[in-house]
Amino acid sequence: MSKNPLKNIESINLGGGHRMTPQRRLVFDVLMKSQDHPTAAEVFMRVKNSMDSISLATVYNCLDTLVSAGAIKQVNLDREPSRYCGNLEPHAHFHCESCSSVLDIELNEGAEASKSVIIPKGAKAEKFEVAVRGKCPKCARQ
Amino acid sequence: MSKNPLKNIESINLGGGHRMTPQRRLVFDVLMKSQDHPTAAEVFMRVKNSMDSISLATVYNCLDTLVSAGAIKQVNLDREPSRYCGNLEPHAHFHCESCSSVLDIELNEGAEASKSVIIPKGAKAEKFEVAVRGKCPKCARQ
DNA sequence: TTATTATTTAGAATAATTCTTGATAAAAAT
DNA sequence: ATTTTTATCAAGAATTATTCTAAATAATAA
Repeated sequence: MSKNPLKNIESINLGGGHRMTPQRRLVFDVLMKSQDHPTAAEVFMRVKNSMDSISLATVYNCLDTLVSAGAIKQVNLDREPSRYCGNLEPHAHFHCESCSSVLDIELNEGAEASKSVIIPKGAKAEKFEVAVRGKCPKCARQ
Repeated sequence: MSKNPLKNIESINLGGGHRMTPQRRLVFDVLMKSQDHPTAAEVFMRVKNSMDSISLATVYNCLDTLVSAGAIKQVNLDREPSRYCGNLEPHAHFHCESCSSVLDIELNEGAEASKSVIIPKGAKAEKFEVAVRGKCPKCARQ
């Protein structure tokens, strides 16, 4: 289960006259049930189990809308397909170079990314991202 | 000028029987002269001034080889084209959401990314990346 | 000198994502 | 209730960064 306390999509305001639709709800639910960080194609496959008629383009649209609304996060690592994440708590990502899996990792307390970096004068920082690359426990063993 | 103390490609061992070629040297030189973080296509245009016959595929090949040799860094931000960076000092990147420019930013002392994060047991961390998104000084003004 | 290996090039292929268009549906206005 | 507006969906085409393929060239090793 996701650690995201915002489990109920009804409580999410998509904003800007955007409607809650069955497709968006399904995409959101799939992400809330996912512990891994599925790609759009993976979300598509999972959503198709409940709604066979949905298209990949719609999954992309829904993911974009949910990301804009702040209901989910988009995770971009290197040049691989974007992954999506239902965990809205502050955290970083560990990316396995062998199996391409992505793990949520915790930030040390007091080690806010915003404090680890010197923002240029006049710049407005909005998002901070910390990513670690290496081998996940499974792959490191072998 | 780049802050990279390794300005001379002669001192770089590409390893694995890889040769230093005019194309690789040119690509490297272009990066050393660049303060921005050019994409492969931008490197291609700049290199073409000195060597009109070079192909985009060769620029990609050269960039890959130089990255593998540790002579330059590849910077991947969101889903935009990869950018390349001649600054090998530890630093983070600021990515402007308006103009897509990328700025090197300094890490605060003692704020090593490796210490800000809790690595899962058994995992082997290899690279740490800190990225900030927002508006660069120019774009924030407007 | 011959054999091997690395490199370059042009263009084809790939793959993730976005765009286009027409159809559908919901909401707002009349 | 009917019309109008706006949002959404779906299928497939288009885009774009990147990688792959294959043939030619060049450097190195035997």
